[in-house]
Amino acid sequence: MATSNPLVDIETRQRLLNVAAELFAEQGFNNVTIREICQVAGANLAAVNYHFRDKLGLYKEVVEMAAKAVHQSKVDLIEAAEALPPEERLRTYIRLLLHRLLDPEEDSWMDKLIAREMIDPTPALDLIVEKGIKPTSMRLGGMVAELLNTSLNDERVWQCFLSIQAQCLFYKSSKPITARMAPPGFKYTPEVIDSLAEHVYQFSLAGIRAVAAKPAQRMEWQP
Amino acid sequence: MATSNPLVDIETRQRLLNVAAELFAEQGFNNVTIREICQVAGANLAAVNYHFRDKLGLYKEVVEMAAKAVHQSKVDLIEAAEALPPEERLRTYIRLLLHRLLDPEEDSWMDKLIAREMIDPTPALDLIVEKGIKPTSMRLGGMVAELLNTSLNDERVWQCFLSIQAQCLFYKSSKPITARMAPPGFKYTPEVIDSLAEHVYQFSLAGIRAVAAKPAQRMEWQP
DNA sequence: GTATGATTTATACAGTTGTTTTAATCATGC
DNA sequence: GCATGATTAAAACAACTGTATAAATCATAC
Repeated sequence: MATSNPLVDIETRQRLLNVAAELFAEQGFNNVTIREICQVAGANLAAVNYHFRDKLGLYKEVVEMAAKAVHQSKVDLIEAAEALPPEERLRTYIRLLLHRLLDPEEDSWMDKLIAREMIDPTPALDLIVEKGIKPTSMRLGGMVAELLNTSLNDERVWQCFLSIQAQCLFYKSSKPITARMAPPGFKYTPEVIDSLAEHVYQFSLAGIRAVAAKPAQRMEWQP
Repeated sequence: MATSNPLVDIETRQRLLNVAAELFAEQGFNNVTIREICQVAGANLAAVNYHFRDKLGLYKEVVEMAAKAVHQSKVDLIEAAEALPPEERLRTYIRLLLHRLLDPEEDSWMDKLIAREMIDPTPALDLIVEKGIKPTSMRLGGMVAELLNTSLNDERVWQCFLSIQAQCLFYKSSKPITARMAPPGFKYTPEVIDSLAEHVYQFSLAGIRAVAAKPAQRMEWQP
């Protein structure tokens, strides 16, 4: 029988987590029913109650998965660019990030889930910030600080980093708008994404250099 | 009686629209109940059915309001910057837009509603794009085209425009994250917003000038 | 094989929601 | 005043949802 095949029969608990992650990301917490999750996961309606106590318990575990996945994807990006000289490091970071965000092949359920948490924050957002974002923020800031030739407690570092991050993430979140304004057959092919990345890189590098020419802005606060 | 005072007793229909706009923006279509809307608006539960046929009918009219409001706010921005020289025009545009987005005094219900439509697009998004965004896109593109010293069918215009727009809108959408990473007492005071705007302006102007030094990229498509 | 605990199943329940219906109330013109 | 149409009010309905319960089934150790 099928249940004897460990490749097909992942534990119910894990199947529920995977399905829930996908559905919560795609439709949002309130627009997903326990019945839908269980049906897609091939589990009984009571499975959520049994394995996670209630719907919110399931959601919390999904968010923990998301926080870990976000952290890991950031570490991957950092390490892929680490060995390069500063300018190339920035260029590579932007290119890889944009591919992860825009490539239709990638399923970025965690990005969608975070986008939802940003519109309707729940206590789960704290977890995402603490475990998914903060741990890598110093290394990401360092990438910009080196180009600015300054230290991490210079406010300009974070302003420039946000300007870069903003451009990349905006292309993803504005997809529904751009799809309605672009020519009919438009798609985010790897080539299109590359050329977009090149623009963001050139634009941002010039921005950084302009900011580098201005005096430092010491922050009186340590994160 | 109160119903005789035209200042207090706006027509039920209009009161419903105003309350619904606020609630839909704040909580999303599915998380607002007709009962809640009617209660806040001081109307009977059946009022939505009577005036708008059903919940979706009410939402559609709210979206029409939003599209008009978005268009108007863009026209206001454009006209406020129009008379200035190109660089100052960009600087003013960025500063005013950021104030509208970040100032806690401003209630930007239409921005929130659009942000929700971007995550969960409904047919209503078409209306927002057609009536709220497209009509002013040429004038906004022109602002950048002049700085690039090129024409509107140069791809670089829209790449640069998006880079600017991305920075401004990102500061708003990422509020829940930055609030959790900023120092405890942090607030978007007018002074903070001004300094942010100055950064975005300097960063973007340098970006535009760097892009202007590269060859034009003709688009084969007319919007 | 059989006892025991883990897991799954089927079903029921109570609360909420959008919608509809029917009656009551109001405003207006005569 | 009164008839008429517009608006508001109160109540009910059916569908859906999260949760809980108790029985059935399974896996495992002995």
